[in-house]
Amino acid sequence: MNIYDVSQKAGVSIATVSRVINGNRSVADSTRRRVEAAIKELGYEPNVFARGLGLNTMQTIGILCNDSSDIYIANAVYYLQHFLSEHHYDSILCCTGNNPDDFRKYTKMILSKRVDAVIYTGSQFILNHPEDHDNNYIVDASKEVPIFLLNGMLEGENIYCVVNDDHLAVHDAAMKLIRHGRRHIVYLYSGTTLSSQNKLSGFTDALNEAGIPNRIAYTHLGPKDIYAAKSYLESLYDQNLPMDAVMASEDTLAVGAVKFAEEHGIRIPEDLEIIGYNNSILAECTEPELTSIDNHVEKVCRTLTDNCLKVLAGEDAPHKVIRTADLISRETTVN
Amino acid sequence: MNIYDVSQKAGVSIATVSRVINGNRSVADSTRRRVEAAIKELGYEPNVFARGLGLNTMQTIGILCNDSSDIYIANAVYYLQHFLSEHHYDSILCCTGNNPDDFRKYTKMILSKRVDAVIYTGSQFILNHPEDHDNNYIVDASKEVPIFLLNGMLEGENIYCVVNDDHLAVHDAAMKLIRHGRRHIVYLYSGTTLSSQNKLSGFTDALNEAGIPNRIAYTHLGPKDIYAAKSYLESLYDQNLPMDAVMASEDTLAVGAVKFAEEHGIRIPEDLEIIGYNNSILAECTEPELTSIDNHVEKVCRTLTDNCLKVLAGEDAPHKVIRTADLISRETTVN
DNA sequence: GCGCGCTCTGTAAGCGCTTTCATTTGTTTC
DNA sequence: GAAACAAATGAAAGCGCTTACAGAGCGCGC
Repeated sequence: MNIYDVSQKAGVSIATVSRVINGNRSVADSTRRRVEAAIKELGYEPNVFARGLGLNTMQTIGILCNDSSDIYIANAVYYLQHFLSEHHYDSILCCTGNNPDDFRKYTKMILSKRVDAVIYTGSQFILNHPEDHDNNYIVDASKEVPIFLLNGMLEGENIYCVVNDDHLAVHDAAMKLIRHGRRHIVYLYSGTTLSSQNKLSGFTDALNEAGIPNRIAYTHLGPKDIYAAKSYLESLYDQNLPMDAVMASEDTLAVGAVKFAEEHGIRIPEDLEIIGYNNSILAECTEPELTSIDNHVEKVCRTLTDNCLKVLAGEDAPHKVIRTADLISRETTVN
Repeated sequence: MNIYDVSQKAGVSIATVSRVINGNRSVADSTRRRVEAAIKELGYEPNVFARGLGLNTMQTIGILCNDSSDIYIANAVYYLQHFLSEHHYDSILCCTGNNPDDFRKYTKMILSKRVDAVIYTGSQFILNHPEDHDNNYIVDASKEVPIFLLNGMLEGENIYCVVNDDHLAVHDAAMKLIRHGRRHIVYLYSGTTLSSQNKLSGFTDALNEAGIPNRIAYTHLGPKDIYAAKSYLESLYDQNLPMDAVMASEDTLAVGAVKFAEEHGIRIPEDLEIIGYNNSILAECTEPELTSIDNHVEKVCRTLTDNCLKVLAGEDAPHKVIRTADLISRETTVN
């Protein structure tokens, strides 16, 4: 069944049917109603391919990430897809997996599907790409369709970013620990993203401002390395290095810190305060429950999709939105 | 740039270019090489719409779930997408969110995109659908494209299922608890899926076989209700009902059980054994760490996508694959 | 009454590809 | 060497839609 059948049923030409479908206003009301009735009666659905060929759009948006099974990203993907679908956009999901160097390849793949926009989330690729350190491929892609970055920053005419002020959030959290008298704070560091860089600098800046000697230690872990985080702390402990607080760039790593403390009879939060990041479900699973920084995935995604829909509708949207993250106090910090 | 440009460059007709692209064998080697060179030099990518119009396929598969942010589903979605992309199939993700009654609507939506197959995962919809209790819409959909169910069972010519033997896994785990002398086992029950039904019946069957009087209690919770699970156990506790083990249909609920025990000074596993389900990252976050049933998401997804690719290639595939799940012993059970 | 501009509708030309069918060329076979 | 066949290629007809363009019908002012 195709547009022709509908036109026959309604007694009009296919052009008129097409106009009705596309909301073209130059159709008489009576005709419109007749066509709509025919469409409904026949249960007609336009063929997306033919439609795409004509309009060169398929109401589809590409979502690119490296690991959609990461709790944070999974949430982001869920909200992005959900909000977009409210406006009848479908989402093509594309995960590069453990090989972030594939971002260029996947970008090309997803563009070849003629998506109307691409959303990069996780932004694992924004920094430290040996082969592509200036993210050329994103800039290239932005020549074809608008690009949206979740927690990434890139300047460009057709690039729109929504970021959390990770620097500020970590800075303030560190300050809080410092006000509590903590002087030997370990920062557990994961990722190679802009976001993780910002978190780290928020941390070091706070320590510098407070004039705390550079006794901090930080390490470089994977985002899911609970046990590596724990071992790392143990190695510090074995060296008898003082330690009275731990900040982590991911809740997973903070979980490792909790495990470390429990195993060594270190009291939380009296002897060791711990702060995680993401305020994920993990923060509620430990005992004591984790204090964690919440970057409001849902709202961030809403902002991003709002921008995206605006741009696709031909309206303006801000190229850069910065949102604040909040510290959610639970049991691993004092107060 | 289009197929015509390539044909000009290679000095052949567009038909020949098309044949090269589609791997049609009746092209002379020398011609093929010439065309391939032209394609490469021009960086040509076929237009998917035009291609779709001709072939009526877009190498795209729809993945339908209710909540892709659920840890288990997020993992499944990740693997499904990843495995499919290895074979150049893209994935359109579609989440119904909290309204499982929308499954019909979303199914229609996704079919209108002319996907080559639909994968239902999570299968929250397989049972207890007031309006659609016999899953007609899936059967209907299977008339258009092959349907694949992850942890769902439905008979149909064009329907292919991969399920875990949840019944067996829970049954055996319950037996283990019974062998440990547990007689007052609480089952924390979530979901309305086939899967959750099977888990429950595995549990009750085990108790019946062991001749344990029907002193069990189970409740109906949401899959993320850590605190509801905890409160529920507390209510039993307050009633002085005996309880020496807890089994949960989700790790989240088992986490609630751990919290309950810790808060009331109940020793794990001596006084209370706890078994979760999914063997998710949550199982490693608690202290003590959770014993949990692992249903091998990755392998299950591999099996499903293998079947899917076979069917799409016109080959046969089993309509029903049953896989076994394994108990991963950690610290919340004896041994 | 005529021309003008407006609204509504139809005709037909694409969009970029696949594929049938016909044609050409080369290879056997007797 | 002619007939029969196979292999390689091109011309052209779609696929189902959008849309530029043209035309029909109508009301209006002069």
